[in-house]
Amino acid sequence: MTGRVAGDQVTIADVARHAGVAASTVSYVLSGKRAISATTRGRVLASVRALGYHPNAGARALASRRANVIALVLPLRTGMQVPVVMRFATAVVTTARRHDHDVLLVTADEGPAGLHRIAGSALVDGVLLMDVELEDSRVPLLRELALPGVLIGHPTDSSGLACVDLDFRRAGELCVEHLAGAGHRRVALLGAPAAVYARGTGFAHRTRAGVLAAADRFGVDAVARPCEEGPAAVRRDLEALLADHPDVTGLVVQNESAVGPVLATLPLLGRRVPRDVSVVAVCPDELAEQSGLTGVPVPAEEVGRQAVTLLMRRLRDEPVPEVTLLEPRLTVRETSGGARR
Amino acid sequence: MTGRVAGDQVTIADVARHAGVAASTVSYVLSGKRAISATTRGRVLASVRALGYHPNAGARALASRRANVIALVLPLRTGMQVPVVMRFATAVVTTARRHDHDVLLVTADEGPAGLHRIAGSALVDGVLLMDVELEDSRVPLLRELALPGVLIGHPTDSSGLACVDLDFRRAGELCVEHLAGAGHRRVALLGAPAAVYARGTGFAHRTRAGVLAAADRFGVDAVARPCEEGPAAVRRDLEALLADHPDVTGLVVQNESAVGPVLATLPLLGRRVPRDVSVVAVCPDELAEQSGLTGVPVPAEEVGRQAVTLLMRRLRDEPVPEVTLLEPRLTVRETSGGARR
DNA sequence: CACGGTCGTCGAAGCGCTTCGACGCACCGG
DNA sequence: CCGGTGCGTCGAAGCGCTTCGACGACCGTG
Repeated sequence: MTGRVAGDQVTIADVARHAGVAASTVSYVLSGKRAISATTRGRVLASVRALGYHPNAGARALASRRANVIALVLPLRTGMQVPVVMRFATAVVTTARRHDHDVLLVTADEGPAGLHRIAGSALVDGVLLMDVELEDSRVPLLRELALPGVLIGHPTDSSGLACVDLDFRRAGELCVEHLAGAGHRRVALLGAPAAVYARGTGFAHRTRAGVLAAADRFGVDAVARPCEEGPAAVRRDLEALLADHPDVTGLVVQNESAVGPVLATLPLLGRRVPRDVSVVAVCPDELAEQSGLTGVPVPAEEVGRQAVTLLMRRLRDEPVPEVTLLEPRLTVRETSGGARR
Repeated sequence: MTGRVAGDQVTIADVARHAGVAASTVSYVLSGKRAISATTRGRVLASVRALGYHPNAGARALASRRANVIALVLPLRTGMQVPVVMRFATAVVTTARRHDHDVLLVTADEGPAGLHRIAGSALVDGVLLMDVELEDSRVPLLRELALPGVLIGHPTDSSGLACVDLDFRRAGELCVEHLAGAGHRRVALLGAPAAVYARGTGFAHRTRAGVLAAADRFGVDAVARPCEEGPAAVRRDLEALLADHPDVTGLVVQNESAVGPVLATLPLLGRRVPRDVSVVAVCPDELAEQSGLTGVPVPAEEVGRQAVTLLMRRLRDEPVPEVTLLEPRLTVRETSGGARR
């Protein structure tokens, strides 16, 4: 019987009556918190299905002090890598559902007050914080509120928290290692928009650090530049870069929206890819594949899954590692090759 | 006092004690459902602030039979216009918050069962359905569940529902009117991916219909083609189109991810924009601005705001119009001009 | 055979809030 | 001066669920 009409809510008492047991027994069948005989369990479950029973979320939350809802705090600021965020969000929802939790969407523009509200009203059991900055004001708040939380990205001080992130530093290193290994002696990072660095966003800073460190290690010249969004801006920034450093033969791009324009612009500037310039990107796998890009994919799904899993552990008061860094892997495709002599 | 620690929840009883009134009085102050003297109200509000009181969401939902949460059902299928969805989502969250509601993120892959669950458990008071297809299986379900809902996009049969959408048909017409007015006699629509048409997604079908109807009306030749995602695919589809119809001088693009590649590819095919070919797009404003595109912006924020507002009305049992179509407007920028003679 | 120990079930007590009816009080008109 | 009428406040009764302690029934053991 699929067609239950809302309004005439089926309650646990209805199920109990239908199955000829006490309401508490129904509860125990559903939660598994006490042993119930197979026959009783069978009868109860049959009644549940027959009546189309769904526990009332509010009542359950009130009585059990668990809402079975987690909050996903999305930034939605300028310079965001929208498709990455989206894939991440779906992974979070899917994984949370698998743990019998729902996801409340919170935008960062409510700011710290939003966290207070959510914590105070017991709307959610825990929080997933995205786009964490190196010095993020929400982080101490999270600690203070004693609200179980998992961060995507990691702040400078991650003590007492749980963070998940791609190891962007290593990703930056990988890109340069690849280029250096192919004989490139002068490389450049075309990074995130300047505003993103200014905010102190971890992934941007860490990638840059990785690029520069690896360049240093390999004795390669490296220059790092921010890059704004939009085809025209990308083109301008790229032209400026190549004007200032005409002998760059390896380009690391970490700006999803710049990838297309960069590949489109290089030929116009007289540089063929990969003959004259090799391009390596840190961007969603999808995009890289479409454009035949060599690069390090950002595993949005994997991060989302891990984040939820960690949060669920915290909700069960299990110990979780403070920092979980995913190992980046570089995929070689068509946009990179040996350096021109 | 901002720093309240979760765990020692402040209850309405605490506030009542602190203010020297009954709990019910506090409730009435907060809800405004009964007259309360100014002095009492003042004292209560002061106590609320002093204690950092936030009503327990579960208890409130249980007692009032309103969760103050709405569900946003996102599709997240292939061929989605991700940034549009995102901007839409933020507008929804922001507007909902303004009406004192939170937003639960539900992905369509839970399917109709998800709606059943959500309705049955009284988790949410209403539903926003995105990416509605012409014959959408969720629509009859919504009617049957008597779950207040607002659709983004509109199905063939919208009776008894509330829909909000940009008038895509009109948008398609506007594009062709603009081109025809500039003297173009042969135009083409480079549309959404084939899968989107196959699903019967309203906006794609309606735009195409508008383009073809206006072309007919103006005595202009028109051809409509789907267009897959990814730079390589776009390039292929565009080349094929121009090979089959070399005399097309006006191009309508309705595929966010195709805009960049189209503009990049046309010069390579020996067509300058707008000298040889005019390009008009139906896409997010942001993108159009960045690329100097003439086109009809998709007002994601406006749709989101309207949708929430309508849903709030429905929750208050106020009558709402069955279909709300937003009037599209065409913005002329640099990619369109007079037809070459 | 009496005893303690499980196992399976039940009843009742809340969880924190809203809401309904009742009540006390001041103020009005007759 | 008294009864009616609002107004402002209070107390109590749930909302539907979980959970705790209790209680038979049944088992094995000394």
